[in-house]
Amino acid sequence: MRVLILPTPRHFNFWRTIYSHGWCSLPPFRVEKEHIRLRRLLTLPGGHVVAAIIRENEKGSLSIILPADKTIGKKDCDAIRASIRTCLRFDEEYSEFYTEARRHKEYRWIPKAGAGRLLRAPTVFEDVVKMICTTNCSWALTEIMVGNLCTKLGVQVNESLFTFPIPEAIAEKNESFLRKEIRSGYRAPYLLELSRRVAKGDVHLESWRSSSLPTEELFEEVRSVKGIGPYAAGNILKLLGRYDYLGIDSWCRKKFFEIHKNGRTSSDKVIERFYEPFGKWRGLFFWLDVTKHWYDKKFPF
DNA sequence: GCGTCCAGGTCTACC
DNA sequence: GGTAGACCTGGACGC
Repeated sequence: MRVLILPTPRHFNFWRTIYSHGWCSLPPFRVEKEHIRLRRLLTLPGGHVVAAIIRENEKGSLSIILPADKTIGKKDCDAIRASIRTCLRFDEEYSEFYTEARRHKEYRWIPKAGAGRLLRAPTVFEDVVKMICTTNCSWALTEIMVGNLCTKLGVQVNESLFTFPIPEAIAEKNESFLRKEIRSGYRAPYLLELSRRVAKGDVHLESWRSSSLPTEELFEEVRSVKGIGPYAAGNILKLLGRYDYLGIDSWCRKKFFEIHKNGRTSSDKVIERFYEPFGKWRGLFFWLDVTKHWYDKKFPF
């Protein structure tokens, strides 16, 4: 066993970040509730796969626990640290967001709780594929699709651990396989087209995280991927660190009207007007608003 | 066990 | 620009 220590930024809350949305329950993430830790499979630049366990220490740091493996060198350790920092959003600046939250009595809980960081995958490709798998279906079906992608197209590490597939692994399959084996239904051609474009180098999803494009233009670029509409694009932008879009889905819509309108439903324009004053942070205020109740429990799901 | 209906976002064709 | 219908699956429900 080998342990890397990773210092955490100010206002960082480990469990709120892990449970910021549903990604922690989709492989290759896995919450190990009995040990109060997160497991994540990481594919290193040389192709080597490592099962990392991330645990919170008592004060201001995390432990990344790796298997005893002499082939994991210093460069690999740096890559592992970088991956975890990326997933947990260590390099993003939230002080402006917290200042905005403190201005509103009903949102002062946010900086106190250290909420706001949304868990993401090491790669944009994984985030985008997973987001397509959340569209127009139940969460149970999303879990089935992502589970199948990993077990049938990922790299097997042990009996129950599989990596998320690389674009090439999906690209070399056909639509019928994705429909029948992955159970992705009509999303199959979307996943196939995206994977083939990424594998061929026609589209560079990873550059979205450092894009200098104005958010509206980046939104349109994300929307240009087949299968990604306003909901999916809005939520992908949140994982890219841009919170200007709400990314409303049926669950959030229902929750908003329960919280703010006594359950009386209305149009999405009402929701958009409600969060307009929060400017470029409105998507994050919206998400934290509708999920605030999750944190009444240590393990919300 | 089987058939029917519904919910869930996005795309395409049409107005 | 707005709208209707198709896409596909799992789950709920009735028989």
